Amino acid sequence: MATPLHISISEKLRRQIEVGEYKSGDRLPSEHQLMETFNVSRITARQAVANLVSQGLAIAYRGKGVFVTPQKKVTYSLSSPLVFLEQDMARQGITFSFENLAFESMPAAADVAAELGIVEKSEVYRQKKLLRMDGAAGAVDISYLSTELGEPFVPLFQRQMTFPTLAQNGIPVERLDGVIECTHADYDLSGYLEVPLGHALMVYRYTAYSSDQQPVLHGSTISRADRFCYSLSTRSGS
Amino acid sequence: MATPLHISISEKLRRQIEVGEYKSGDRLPSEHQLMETFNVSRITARQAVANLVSQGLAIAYRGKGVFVTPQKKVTYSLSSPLVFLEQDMARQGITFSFENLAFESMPAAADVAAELGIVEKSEVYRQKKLLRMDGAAGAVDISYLSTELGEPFVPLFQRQMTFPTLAQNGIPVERLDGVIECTHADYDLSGYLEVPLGHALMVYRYTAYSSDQQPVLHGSTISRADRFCYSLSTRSGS
DNA sequence: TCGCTCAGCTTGTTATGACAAGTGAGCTTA
DNA sequence: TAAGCTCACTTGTCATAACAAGCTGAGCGA
Repeated sequence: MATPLHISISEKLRRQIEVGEYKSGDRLPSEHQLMETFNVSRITARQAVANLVSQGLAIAYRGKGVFVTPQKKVTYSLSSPLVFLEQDMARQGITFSFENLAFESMPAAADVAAELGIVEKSEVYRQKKLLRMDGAAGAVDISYLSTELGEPFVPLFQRQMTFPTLAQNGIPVERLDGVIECTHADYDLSGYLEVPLGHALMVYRYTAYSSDQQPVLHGSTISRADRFCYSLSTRSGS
Repeated sequence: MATPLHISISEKLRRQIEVGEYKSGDRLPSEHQLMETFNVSRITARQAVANLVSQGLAIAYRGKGVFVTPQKKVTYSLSSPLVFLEQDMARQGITFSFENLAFESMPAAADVAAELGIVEKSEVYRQKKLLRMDGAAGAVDISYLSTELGEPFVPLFQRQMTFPTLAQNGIPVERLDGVIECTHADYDLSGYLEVPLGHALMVYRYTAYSSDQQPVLHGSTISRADRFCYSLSTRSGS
């Protein structure tokens, strides 16, 4: 046998999940059951389960068992900054809610100041919010706005609980630049987003510019890769 | 101690990596050294290392040791389908090469046929290529083109080894729709892209439309999340 | 000097054993 | 009946032990 035992076991379970033998939310065999079924030690059975968890296919709860990960994904459209996330999600049949985690004013860090085109340590508002999808954590958004901006930016920013740009609230935003990347959950984020350590997360780091080409808002959305994806459409026409 | 030993150890190492005590490519202490330093069993030391690997911070090589993951990322611009990946990468100081993994004609699967607007099981060309960045695997791209398309599409598709759209080769592409999502590496892909099982991967699934709004090319680029990110810019102007 | 072998390092796989801690069902008790 | 407790089952943490397999360099022999 070239392939390790724990790989054969996890691959077999993975196929069963893909075929539908175990459906979304189903409970997988316990470690003890795997030990008996495949006649292996608990370490090997645990390793097989760990493989599935690291692939995002399952999630383990102490005292309860191991369950197949629910798959429902939200597609968030970046094609136009005028589309509301709320509309996207309602159309996709997912209920959602926002939770305000923090709102404060603070001196801008170097990277935030650079993005907003202001002097380092200038005062900025910082808003941190949690998006829940069907009750479960889906994404965390942290955004910054200079306190020097007047109407209509500041009051709207203080009120707004949506995602992720001011353009969605009728604020005149001309351009929205962004970078999408992907990381692994560290110990802190894994607790926040209710995912195992190392789970794939998407990071959307954006900066919104007003009609006079001045940066207005900067922030990043950290979302669970198993619940979020971004769609976009570009045209080559000038 | 509420936090497990293996978490304390991996978190300590993570901080040392972030501070720069261990730099990109440096070798981390071996399991045996960790056992002595922290006075723990090999299981605990291994678990600590596994935590770092699952977070994408380190990678282990049998017989050699555990090394801090190189961090260099390529930013690929999706703002305009006219930008060449080659230019992006050259500007970012990364050498690259393409490797043709497969080129064949085959009946179209249901999802491919739907994207290309053709009948299921129509004949399509399938091209699979590997992108190497500084010698190491970076991404795999699989793209489909209907064999019924004539000039200039087919001959250019057969020749082209670039990434990921025909627009980059002077073929008239009017619109490029895409979805970016993120998954974990399964056993196969982890071997292909030289990453540990469960490593975060970005998937860019795209469809290119010609000037008469007909779909021309469909494919997906599966890239290592530690080496790739996508940038985009959208305008709200009509 | 060149090339080969092998010892000694590394991580990978696997077994056995033990206790901790969370969950939930069922029983006991007020 | 209702509240609370116990117990069985679950995953999480951690130790000791052994062998497999990949890598590297020292040392030997040609």
